[in-house]
Amino acid sequence: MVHQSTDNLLKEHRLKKTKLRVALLDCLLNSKHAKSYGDIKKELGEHVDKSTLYRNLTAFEEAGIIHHINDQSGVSKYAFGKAHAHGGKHAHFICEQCKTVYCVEESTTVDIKVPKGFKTNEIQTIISGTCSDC
Amino acid sequence: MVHQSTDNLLKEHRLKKTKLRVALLDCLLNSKHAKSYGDIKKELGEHVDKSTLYRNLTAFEEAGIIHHINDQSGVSKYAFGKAHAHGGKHAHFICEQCKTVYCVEESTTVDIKVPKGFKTNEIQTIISGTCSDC
DNA sequence: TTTTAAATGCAACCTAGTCGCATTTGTATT
DNA sequence: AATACAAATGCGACTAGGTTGCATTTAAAA
Repeated sequence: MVHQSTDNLLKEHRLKKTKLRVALLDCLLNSKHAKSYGDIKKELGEHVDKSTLYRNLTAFEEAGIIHHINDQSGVSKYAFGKAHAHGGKHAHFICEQCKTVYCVEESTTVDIKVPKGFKTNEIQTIISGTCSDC
Repeated sequence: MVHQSTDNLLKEHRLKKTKLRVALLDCLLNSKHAKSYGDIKKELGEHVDKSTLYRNLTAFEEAGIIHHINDQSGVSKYAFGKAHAHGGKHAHFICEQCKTVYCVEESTTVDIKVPKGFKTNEIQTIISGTCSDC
């Protein structure tokens, strides 16, 4: 379950196999960090259609193959892996220097009290600091 | 220290007093939740200039009077109060229904282990769920 | 009152992201 | 292999958030 082929991933979720989808999955699967639309476009080539790319990102996310995070700058970054479900187990690290977003394993259970009348569904943790490359 | 006048706030930070600034501070000070650019513009009136508004939001943020948060939708929301400094004490609650962002007090110390070579500066917690109005 | 740095208003611009629609393509079925 | 249909693509137009340069105005210190 650690390393699935893109073909299988697509089949499993009944998504048609297209060049773009395979390239996009590869691009996200082989990455240590989350990528923005701009990052992806640079990597896949300028000819890639914007709406098609976004539609595929959405499709993958709905299928639970990838998830996205918003850093403080406001741009969404996409990464392989399911979003944190109830009590989810991964947090995000944002490097203040290079703005790179990494998915990290959360080692501590976070428990936060919310005001009366508020119901918690999920807790997301964003850690900022300096990454190992900076 | 609980309720400062807008006049004092501006003076303290050596910011000139203008109609817009007073209105903007009022707008954020008297709010239980964080507001987006769109929210603020609706509240202050359509005539308000976009760049002036943004420049003031930036100025207030740099002065430490307000802070901003990015919800998962990618839009920044601004709220009264300092940003979480080292080990900061407040988290954010985002209502999945109405998308409203509230600042809440964090009751538990969060401690997350990051990979080797990574240095943590601050930890931000985003709780999503249902707010008391929904 | 004069002066000056700071704030404003405006226009132009950039980027992310969405939507409708005509065309093409992957794949299941015969 | 030919067909058929839903799904995916490409394109263009659009919206919204946010930034920047520049000329003009204004708050407030001298």
